[in-house]
Amino acid sequence: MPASRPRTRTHTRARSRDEHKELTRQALLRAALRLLSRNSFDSISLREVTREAGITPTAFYRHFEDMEELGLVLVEDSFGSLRGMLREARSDPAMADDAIRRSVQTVVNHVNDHEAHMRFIARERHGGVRRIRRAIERELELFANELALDLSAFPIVHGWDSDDRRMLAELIVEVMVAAAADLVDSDPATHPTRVKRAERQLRLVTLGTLAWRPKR
Amino acid sequence: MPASRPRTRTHTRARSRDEHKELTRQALLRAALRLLSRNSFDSISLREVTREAGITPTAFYRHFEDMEELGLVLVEDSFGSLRGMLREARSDPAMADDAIRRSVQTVVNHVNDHEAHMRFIARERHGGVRRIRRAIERELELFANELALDLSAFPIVHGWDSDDRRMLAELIVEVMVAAAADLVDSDPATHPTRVKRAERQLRLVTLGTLAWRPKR
DNA sequence: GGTTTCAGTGAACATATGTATACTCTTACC
DNA sequence: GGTAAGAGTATACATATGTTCACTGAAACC
Repeated sequence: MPASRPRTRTHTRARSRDEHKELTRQALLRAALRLLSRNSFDSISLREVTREAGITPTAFYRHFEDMEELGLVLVEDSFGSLRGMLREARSDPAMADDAIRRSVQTVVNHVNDHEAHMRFIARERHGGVRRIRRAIERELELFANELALDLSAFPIVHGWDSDDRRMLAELIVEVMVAAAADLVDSDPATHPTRVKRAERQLRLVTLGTLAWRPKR
Repeated sequence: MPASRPRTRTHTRARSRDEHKELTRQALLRAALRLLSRNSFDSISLREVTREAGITPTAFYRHFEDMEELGLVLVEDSFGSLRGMLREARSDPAMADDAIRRSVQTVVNHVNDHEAHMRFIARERHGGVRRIRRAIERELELFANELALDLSAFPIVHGWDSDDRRMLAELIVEVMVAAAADLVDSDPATHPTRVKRAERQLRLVTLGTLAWRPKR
């Protein structure tokens, strides 16, 4: 028999009870993502999600107040994994040279590993639910901010004011997102071509950067 | 009394009967566009559309077999007006210089005059209805093709192979679409800033074009 | 002028939705 | 070991949906 067990409420955090709750919560999120591969967010119903997750409609409310709340969590999750991946990629010392190919490859890998998440973002970025749109746009802004900061390290943009750097960062993010959206909605056989195109487009942008005059 | 009336069936094309039909058809399309400002296409119902248009649900079938068919017509209409506007802009001899600012302005004007159409395109480009996505993507490809052809006239891309020109054209279209999507979903007071950003991004692309080596 | 055509109506259907309420039964706590 | 908590259930509701069918009445045709 176990001699000691956590006694105070604060220490008894994750026990079997909470574990199971978290499990079906994740089941709901995954079920929603699965449905979102075929339909847009505001066309899938609470009941569909619970059906797909294998629970009763009313049990949904034990986890989320709303479908919208579920959607906002999906946004967080989608960007969470992506953010980690990019941060890791940036800290790679080999990143300095061949930054374009490596960055694109990072996004491609993420599309492969988290296809549903990326499709969700592409689909709902301009989708029919205001708060979800806003949440996604906010996350993309944060990305652009981080990227703009990182760009300072590159000699190419030396002397640029922060406004120009942001403009550049937003362009790059836009091209990346477009590439991802392109990939999740196309025949995998055509992916190599599409990836190369994105790389060339970013190379073109880089060349433009070299010629940019920071003055006004 | 009217002495003569068109007699043959072929000449009796547009009479009061067909006119009225066309009228309520347009009413249906406009109603759908209105609803699409707030929701995504696959979340609005046939009944909603007819309610908004002021007719009976069953009358819908006199005009479209399906909501999907209605959606495909919306895609055509949305691009129809845009295509005309751009063709006009390109034929303008003043276009040669200051092409960037004029192109962007053309898109901005179109966003102002056909906001609902542009929002529809932005929303459904990656939306939940396959055939509509495909239709929009096809239209955008046609745009890129036309643009790639037009670009040949600019000395900047002299000596480029058609593949590189297409890559460039697709980048430009992407930036334009992103700008439009940005405008239709933001506070009008912020529009000037956003327009300027798009212009600067296109200028950056142009600079990149100057430095691009057509070899390989 | 009489007949045909057909855009729009009205009622009915089977089925789906979000949510409220009262419940069960396992786990966590003292 | 007895009790409280709470994740998931079962039932029920008012309301919405797409589509059917038989209809009406005005315009179009001969």
